[in-house]
Amino acid sequence: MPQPTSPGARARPVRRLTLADDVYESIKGLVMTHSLPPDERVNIDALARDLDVSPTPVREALARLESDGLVRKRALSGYTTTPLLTRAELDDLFDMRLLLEGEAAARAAAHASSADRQRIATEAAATEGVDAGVEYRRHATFTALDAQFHDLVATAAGSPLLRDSITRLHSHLHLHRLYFPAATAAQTHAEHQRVAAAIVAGEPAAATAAMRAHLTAARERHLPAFDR
Amino acid sequence: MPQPTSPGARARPVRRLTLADDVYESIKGLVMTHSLPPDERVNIDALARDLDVSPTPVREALARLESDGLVRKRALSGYTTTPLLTRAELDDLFDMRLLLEGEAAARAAAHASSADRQRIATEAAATEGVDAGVEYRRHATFTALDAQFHDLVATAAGSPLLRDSITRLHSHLHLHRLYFPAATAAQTHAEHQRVAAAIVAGEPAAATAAMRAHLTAARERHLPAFDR
DNA sequence: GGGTCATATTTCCTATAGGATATTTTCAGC
DNA sequence: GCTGAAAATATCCTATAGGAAATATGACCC
Repeated sequence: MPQPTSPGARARPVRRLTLADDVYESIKGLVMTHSLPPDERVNIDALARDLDVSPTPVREALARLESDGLVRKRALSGYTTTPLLTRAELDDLFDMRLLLEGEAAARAAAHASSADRQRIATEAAATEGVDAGVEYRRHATFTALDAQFHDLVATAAGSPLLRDSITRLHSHLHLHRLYFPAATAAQTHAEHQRVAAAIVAGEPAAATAAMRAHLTAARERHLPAFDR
Repeated sequence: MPQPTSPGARARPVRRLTLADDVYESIKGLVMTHSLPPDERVNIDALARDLDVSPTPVREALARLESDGLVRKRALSGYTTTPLLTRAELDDLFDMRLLLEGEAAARAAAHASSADRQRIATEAAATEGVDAGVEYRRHATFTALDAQFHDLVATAAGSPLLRDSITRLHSHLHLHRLYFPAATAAQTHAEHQRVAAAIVAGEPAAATAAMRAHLTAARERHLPAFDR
């Protein structure tokens, strides 16, 4: 017989968010960390059991993830995680980042608030001592800091649509990078510093150039992944 | 007792697509045509009854539409159609279009296939005689042709990510334009022709300039909507 | 007459059940 | 030993039911 509401009598505090939102974040995390490997079938029922919810919110979350491009849905065969990026797709991704984030850097330099400039400078400095620590943990920390720096710049540009587009792009990148953590934190840190300096100084052209140089170098750092 | 499969004994041919996909397209159409007015609550059950399906696929479709930005979800109060664009949001939208579609025009001019160039030229010519016909029908036709032209250019640019971003932007625009059909087809047609000519001629700089001029003029044509 | 509180209704949200289809496994035949 | 088909399994997809919260309505008090 179906128990009324509480499966397992779990404590249910006042939830401010929908269950589907939590599930969305959970699954997104699983995809990002490759706990759900790329190009693999996603069993809805199993996922629902693991997360201890019914299939309905899982299905709802997967629909959103499909719009984000993290999973695909085939006609009557269920959902599949997006396969790893090909060389062409990685190039396309970085072309887009050059266009969008270059523009974002210019706008941030042109008319960001002083508070935003402060935050960007602080964040760029934060990646300093990341080299210490355990390798696995180090990489996760570095990735998070990198993402946050780029998001700060995108936000400071003052265009909601531009920020959304950049954020969406970053999701795709994470699908690639985790398998090949080749980036050296020191070099990235130096490049971020140059971008931050140009933004703080209020020089749009220099900010764009620095950001583009950073992204071009980052793309180079990703390429060895295809040589194995 | 629940009838096995057919509610109402409706003929159900072999469906190649998911029911949720059909529902998604249906609801998207309702939002685009303002059959679901902007900034209004969306009743899931009522929508399910109207479309003659169960609430589950409706819920799934709404989740995808939320990612597209056509509806919003508030914590425990259900879905709401996105409100009409403000002046600032319209400016932001056109800034993004200038950036993305300007780039798309350049890339299309640089390395589109001859088949793509042919299609673009044909489509640009197609808007010629749209002025005839009933007003309501005329506007719908014009909007569709305009969207198709821009999509062709975006596709010819050869970047899947760029095309996706542009398509996403167009959805937002439709949220505004339908209420104020001010665009004159003749002028739009002339501007499209100039863009197409530059692409066919293979002149990236000219293509970008023509596209940006077109979009700048289009933005001007939308502005009177805010003066009433 | 306006504001506030309690009640009633509507609506959302989650869980479960069952039919239809794709996929896998098994077995027979070559 | 391999290819093909057929059966069995697993999974998806849709529909329905019921509890919980938010909103709307009405009465009461100031």
